Amino acid sequence: MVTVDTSPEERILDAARRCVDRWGLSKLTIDDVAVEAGVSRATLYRLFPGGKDVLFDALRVRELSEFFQGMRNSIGDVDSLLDFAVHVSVYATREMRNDEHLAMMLATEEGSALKSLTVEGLPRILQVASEFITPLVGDYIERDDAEVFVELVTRLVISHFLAPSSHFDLSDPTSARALFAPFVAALHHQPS
Amino acid sequence: MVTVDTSPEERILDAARRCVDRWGLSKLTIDDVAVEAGVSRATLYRLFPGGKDVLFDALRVRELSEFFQGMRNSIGDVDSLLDFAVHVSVYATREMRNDEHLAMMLATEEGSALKSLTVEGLPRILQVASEFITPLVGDYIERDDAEVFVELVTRLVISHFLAPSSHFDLSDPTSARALFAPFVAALHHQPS
DNA sequence: GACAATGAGACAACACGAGTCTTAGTGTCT
DNA sequence: AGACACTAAGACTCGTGTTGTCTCATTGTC
Repeated sequence: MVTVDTSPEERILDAARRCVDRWGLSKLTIDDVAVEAGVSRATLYRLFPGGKDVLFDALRVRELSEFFQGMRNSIGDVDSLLDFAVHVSVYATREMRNDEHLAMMLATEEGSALKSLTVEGLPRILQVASEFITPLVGDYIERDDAEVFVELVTRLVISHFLAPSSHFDLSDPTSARALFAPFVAALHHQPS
Repeated sequence: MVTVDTSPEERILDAARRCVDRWGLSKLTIDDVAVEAGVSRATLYRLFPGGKDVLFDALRVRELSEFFQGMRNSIGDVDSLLDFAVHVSVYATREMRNDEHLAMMLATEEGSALKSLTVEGLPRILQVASEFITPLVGDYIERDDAEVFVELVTRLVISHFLAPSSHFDLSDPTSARALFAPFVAALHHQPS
């Protein structure tokens, strides 16, 4: 009846994802997730001690990883730091704009959705972004500068997604290039 | 800011409908509806004294009315009781199968969805069906028989929607005709 | 048979929504 | 200006559902 083709943790996270899709973050009980995953509540607490918070944190981390994994895979051959920033910006912006789940969250649970993109969630996003992306720009600049630059791009992408600028459309390569070019130039010219 | 283009009752019912679409019946608070309708909870209770039950009852009644209104409008020229039953059956079955909201309810809240189609909701459905449909068959049979017949068709349509038969597909006119023909014949031959 | 992992369920503590009521604010009449 | 109707906002109690922890029976594996 219950076929176990993945680890219990993965099944629970998948179930949590489906439940959030259906009911949103605010209206969701641990029971829902347990039932959806075909698992007892006791097991869920055993695997995710701490309950809702821990479970959702794990879910967000996984989704962030998937997001950046997809981004990394989409990166073909870029031959400059600016090209790189443009590619990242365009990819991320388009993905976010096409994400139905994200759109629904912003429409029906604006408060928590915004939190997870800004005050509360941004540190985690920046951390994961740094892990995934920083190594890829090692060819062009040194590590410390890379982290700073990745963070800058990430912040600008999120900011422009939440509140589009009338001057830059970060889903458009030409426009993104115009925005990021000065920063790249600055990085290459300041010695320290 | 708050444009009032319909009556408060209608706005609240519209809001309730949207909330149910988003969150389902089980996860829904009066607060959600009040906020969505741009109305305070006190006002909602004033217009729908009795709260949740009364509000949802009103919503269901309205949707049922809309459903049968559409059905009535779709009825062109039928020239026999059997034609009539076939048309109703095909229309209702197809509408139900294409109703996203209904599908979602059956998928995620099977319990309450089934209740509203059977034990609890069926009486209301039969009542509304009788109000809308019975007058239309007055040409063919007398009133008492009409109510019986409408109820029979309604029950069979719902039953076959919930558990499709391998012998009859009530969305198919030929198949529906085969199912209902005997009953029409019986009605016409029994004197009492 | 021992062992680890799980499902089922009991349990108290708690959070949250339901429903009622009071108060203050707004707009419309005369 | 004052009487009136209506409503938003919020305090309040009460009941239900959720949470998190726990115990125990069951299952399957070595």
